[in-house]
Amino acid sequence: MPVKKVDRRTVIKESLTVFRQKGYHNATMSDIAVACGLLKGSIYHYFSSKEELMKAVIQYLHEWYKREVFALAYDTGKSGAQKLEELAAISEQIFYQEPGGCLMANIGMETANTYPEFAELIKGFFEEWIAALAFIFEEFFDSQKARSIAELSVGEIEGAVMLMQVYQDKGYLKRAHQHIKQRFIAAEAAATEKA
Amino acid sequence: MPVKKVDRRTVIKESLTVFRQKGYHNATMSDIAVACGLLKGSIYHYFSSKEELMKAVIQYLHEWYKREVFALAYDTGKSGAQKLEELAAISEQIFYQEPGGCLMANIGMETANTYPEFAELIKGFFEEWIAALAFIFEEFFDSQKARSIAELSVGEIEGAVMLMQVYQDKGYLKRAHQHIKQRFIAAEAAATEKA
Amino acid sequence: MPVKKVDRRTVIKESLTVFRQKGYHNATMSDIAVACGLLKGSIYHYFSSKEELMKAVIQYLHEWYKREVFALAYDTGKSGAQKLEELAAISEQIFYQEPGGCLMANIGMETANTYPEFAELIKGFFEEWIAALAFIFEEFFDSQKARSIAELSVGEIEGAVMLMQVYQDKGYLKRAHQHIKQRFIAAEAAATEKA
Amino acid sequence: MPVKKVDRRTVIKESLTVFRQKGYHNATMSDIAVACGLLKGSIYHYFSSKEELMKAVIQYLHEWYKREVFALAYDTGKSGAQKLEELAAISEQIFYQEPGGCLMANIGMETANTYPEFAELIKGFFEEWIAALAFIFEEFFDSQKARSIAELSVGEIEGAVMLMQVYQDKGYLKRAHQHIKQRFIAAEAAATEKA
DNA sequence: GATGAATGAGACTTCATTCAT
DNA sequence: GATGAATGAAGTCTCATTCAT
Repeated sequence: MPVKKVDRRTVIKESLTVFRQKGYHNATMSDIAVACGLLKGSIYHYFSSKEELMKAVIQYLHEWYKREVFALAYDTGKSGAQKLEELAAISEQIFYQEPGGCLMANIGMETANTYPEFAELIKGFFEEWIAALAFIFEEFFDSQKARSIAELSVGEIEGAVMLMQVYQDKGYLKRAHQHIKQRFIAAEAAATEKA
Repeated sequence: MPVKKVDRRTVIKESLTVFRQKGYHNATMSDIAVACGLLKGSIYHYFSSKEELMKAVIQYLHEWYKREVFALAYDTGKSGAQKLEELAAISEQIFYQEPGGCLMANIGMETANTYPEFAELIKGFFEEWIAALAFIFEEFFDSQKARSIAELSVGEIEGAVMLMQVYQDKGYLKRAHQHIKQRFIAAEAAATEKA
Repeated sequence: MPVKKVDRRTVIKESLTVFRQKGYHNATMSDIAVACGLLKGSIYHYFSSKEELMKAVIQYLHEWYKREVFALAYDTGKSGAQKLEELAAISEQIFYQEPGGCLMANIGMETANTYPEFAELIKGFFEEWIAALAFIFEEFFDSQKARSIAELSVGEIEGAVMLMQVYQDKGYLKRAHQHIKQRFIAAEAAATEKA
Repeated sequence: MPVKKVDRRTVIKESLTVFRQKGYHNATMSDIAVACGLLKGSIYHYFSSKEELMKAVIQYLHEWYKREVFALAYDTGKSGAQKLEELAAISEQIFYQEPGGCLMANIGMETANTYPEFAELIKGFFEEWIAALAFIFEEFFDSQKARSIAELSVGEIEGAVMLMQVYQDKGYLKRAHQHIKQRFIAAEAAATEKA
């Protein structure tokens, strides 16, 4: 028998999948326990409540994105276009491989009006995402404009992910990414020309 | 006992508010009954289940948008810019006045993976929205490009509405609308110049 | 449109069918209303409660059997064997044509321990049935023995009807009837021989 | 709070009593929970639904009869008359001690037309009962005739139990048993005489 | 006489959570 | 650390019954 390594981290990772696919209220502690290979009651050794677990999942995912995704935006060795390319690639990889769309947006929309604590954490995630994109755009735009474009871009991606889920068609995300890149390239071209 | 007449339409409209704010799973039949001034069981006089009620709400909202919003796009007496202006105005009015964001996106993201019947209806809604915007963009773009821009625009609006909820900041939606209008005006200018 | 004649008697007759097939607790006033072509509330014009309706149905069926079935046993123009033959024929006709077995036994067994008022009425029915058969057997048996055989015979028929329902096989009832007739014929033969 | 351990078997046994006395539809999960000393929801720890519980009860009772009652029929150390005697004794003991009549017949008649899954299980019970009696009768009758007498006998017993309930008079069952024994003894005498 | 909207009690069931083992 | 039995509140839904129209 393979020794089941069930630790806090495992519970979080399995819960992440369950919450992303089923949403917060529709996911039961039982669903999560099954996903972890545990019994219902055992989850409470790691997390004092479903709410705490959800928060831990959001935080874990935020950290993960920070480290694995957003960090790319600050990589000094790459051009802005390259960075956007890589961000798009990793983003598509994530959303294509893991069914259920974007946990942050899903949970955010489901609970925005009723669980302010979740919204706060989710806001932190989007804040860093926007900041990362804004950093790239600042190469050719002033700080305010860069921020504005970053917000729009995040909106475009999330909107596309939503349509992707509703339509069961991956094209939306790809096209949103292309659009974002083109906008950057156009700005780059305009800046080069001017110089 | 005073016999209040609460008709089917009223139940749908009150449910719409409850579902938009609380989501599908977090909204209880009791919540809805209270909103309607009825008892829990009385809702079942008109709808055989919570699921049926949700579907009726989606359909009602779809019809409403068709009639009150999407129709504007086909109004022959107005310019494309004017139409976009009006669509933006009415859209903002809706999303600012009624708390909870966009029911279609909220419910869509909450249930996309678990309630295919909802997703199908919601898809129908987005389909008509996209078609309406595409119709406007066809003035200056070929059919395929117009469709693509329309999809992107809907994504931008929905992404903005999501950020609006998470950030509790109405600016996102306004800026998304402005962006969409500017894209149209730029295309218009380019077309005029060429001529 | 055929004018629907919905009177008390119709309600009783339709209810009879519903109760026989679904039992007392599993039959809803709605089921009955549908069977009558009425709406739920309208039944209450004729009967003050489900319980009253059930009692009326039992009484109606009792009267019907008395008039159409049990009376045969007292027909002076026929031999005992003939009477048993005819009773068997009509009994089979009823149980074969109308699905759901014997309402009296069904309701009796379902409610014997919880609705003494039903049991009392149902007892009245069986009392007359037993008396009718006993009357026939008294031709060749003393009163006590005749009663005893009659009780056994009714038990045989009802037991057979139960097995008929569980097995979905009509043979049980037929064989029970044959057995009852043979018993009579054997007694007849013994009596003739003795003389 | 004292944690009482109420195991699956106990739930089944308590439910059996409740179902026999109140019937399937009239017995509530609350009734059963009270009988078990549990709360309503706790029953679902062992059984996923009322229907599943009912089925488990039927199966449990079937097994019990098989082991404790029907097995007697195949006991090689006893004469047929002895076996019938013992079967009658144990049968009377059961039906006299435990109020509510025969669960198999009660539930069978209540649900035959609406719950085919129950009917199937109940049929299995009667099948083994009939087979057991037929085995005894095969001592003096050919296989087909023995089966036929066994069916009749089971019908007689069940019919008697029904009358016993309706009349609240235990005599019916006793007389049915006597009748069955006498039939066997008469056959035995006939066979002996012939030899 | 009939309707149908509403009631309110109560049915079955789910589920986050607790806790002795 | 893990289990699984139990809890209790709450959820969806049903249904006999009432009553204004």
